[in-house]
Amino acid sequence: MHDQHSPKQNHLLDALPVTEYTRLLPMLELVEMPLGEVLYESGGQLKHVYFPTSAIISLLYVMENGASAEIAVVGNEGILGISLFMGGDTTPSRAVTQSAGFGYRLKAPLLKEEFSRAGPVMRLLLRYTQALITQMAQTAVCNRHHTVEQQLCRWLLLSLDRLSSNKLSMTQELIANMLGVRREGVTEAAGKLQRAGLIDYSRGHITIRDRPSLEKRSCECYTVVKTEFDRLLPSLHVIAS
Amino acid sequence: MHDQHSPKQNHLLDALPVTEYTRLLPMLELVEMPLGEVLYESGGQLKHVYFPTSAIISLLYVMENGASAEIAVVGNEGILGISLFMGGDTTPSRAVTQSAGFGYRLKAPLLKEEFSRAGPVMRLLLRYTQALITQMAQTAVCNRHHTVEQQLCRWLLLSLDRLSSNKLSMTQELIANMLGVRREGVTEAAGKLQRAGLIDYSRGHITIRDRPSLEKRSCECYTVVKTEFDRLLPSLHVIAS
DNA sequence: CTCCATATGTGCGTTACCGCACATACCAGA
DNA sequence: TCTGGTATGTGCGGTAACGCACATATGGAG
Repeated sequence: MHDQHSPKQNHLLDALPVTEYTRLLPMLELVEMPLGEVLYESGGQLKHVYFPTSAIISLLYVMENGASAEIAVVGNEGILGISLFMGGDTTPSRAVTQSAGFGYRLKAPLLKEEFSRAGPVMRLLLRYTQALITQMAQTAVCNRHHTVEQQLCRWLLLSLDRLSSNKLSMTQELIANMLGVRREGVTEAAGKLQRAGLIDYSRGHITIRDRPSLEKRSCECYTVVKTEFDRLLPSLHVIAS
Repeated sequence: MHDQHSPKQNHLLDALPVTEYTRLLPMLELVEMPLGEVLYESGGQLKHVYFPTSAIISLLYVMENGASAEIAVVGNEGILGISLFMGGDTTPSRAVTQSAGFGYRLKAPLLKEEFSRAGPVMRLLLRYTQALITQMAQTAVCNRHHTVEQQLCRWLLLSLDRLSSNKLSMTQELIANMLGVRREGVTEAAGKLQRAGLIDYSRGHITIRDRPSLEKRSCECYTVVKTEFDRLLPSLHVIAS
């Protein structure tokens, strides 16, 4: 299973018309993305864009005092490095691998060239960017109004959607960094979910036991984001094998 | 002063090359934007895009329970309605006039056509969108980590940058809605700023007395956003008359 | 098997903000 | 001038999350 890699495991690449896909294919480079790897540093130049297939990447904003918050996640539904084609060559956010896996990368000049054709690739990337914007905006609202437990549920669901299994490897410490809350807060929330039988938590390994209940405990933010992704990028589901 | 309207009061329009500017000019329609006007409703179709000249528009996300939060502001530095050219024809956010004034609007099909030329207009709009994304992301972080007082300072500064005066008309109630906090919280924070001599507040009319101190009390978010706008859209300042 | 770094659980005082209630201040129109 | 609606100030109990300290559990390396 894991030894059969294909760019089509990334939904954006999979949604490309044959012409564009075959043009890009020889330039795509399979890369492993280990847990914790920093793909982009805040303010750094973007040398590649990434199309994750099995990895999940967090976009984090880190503040002067070291506190951080996740503003979006990118998995097999998307692309990492939108600021490249949006016009800035750098990004003010940090990109960290949140869940180890694989992805394909493309050299920055090649993507820019493809984008400048102003064809299907450009339109698809812009639609994805629009969906990503929605995710960021909803994160802002969520940070303002929702409890840690609700946000934990949202976060677990967003991660699950980008994985093929119902297990994820992630310590509470790391989740706390993503959500921008205390580790103890995550412990408490995760404990409640565990006692309620929704998840199993054991030293960095989470198994989801009852996804429907998780959705019930989550704030609306999860559904809003998911619905908007589905609306903007329906081909990802229609075409997906 | 107020009777002399020109599209060039909007920095994006002003930054356009002559060719593009003269092509768009006859299609631009001057519109008044009164306080509280809802330009876009969440989920609604976008009939026009707007280039504010003297008005300021808030992008709000409103939740099921009625609670809301501002995710970005758009003034004379930008354009309202980016989801039109990003690919979705609707927007999940609500756009409300936060500070009355004027702006120019352009019919949706005309903007789409201009965008599809894939020329300077498109590149400028995408760079602006990138800056807007930064603002949203920073708002998310700010909501997570900063106090009401810090956020009030940030909000005042962002508004000031989009006005030509040091006064703004805005009740504490409305500011509270924007920031997604209690009205009393704004009262308390504004009271502190007033006692410190940074602002004058009187029944919906704010006068900034000491802007440098306001910047000191603000969180870093203001500077981050401003710096990124300047980086991405330097022409707005170089060319601006 | 033992040890130890790492992960998780728990308690406690503090803080920021909430929701609510109500007092006060101000402007506009009758 | 009075009056009513709107804007602002203030107090109070409740709560969610914080920072910190420390106890406990666990899995892998030796």
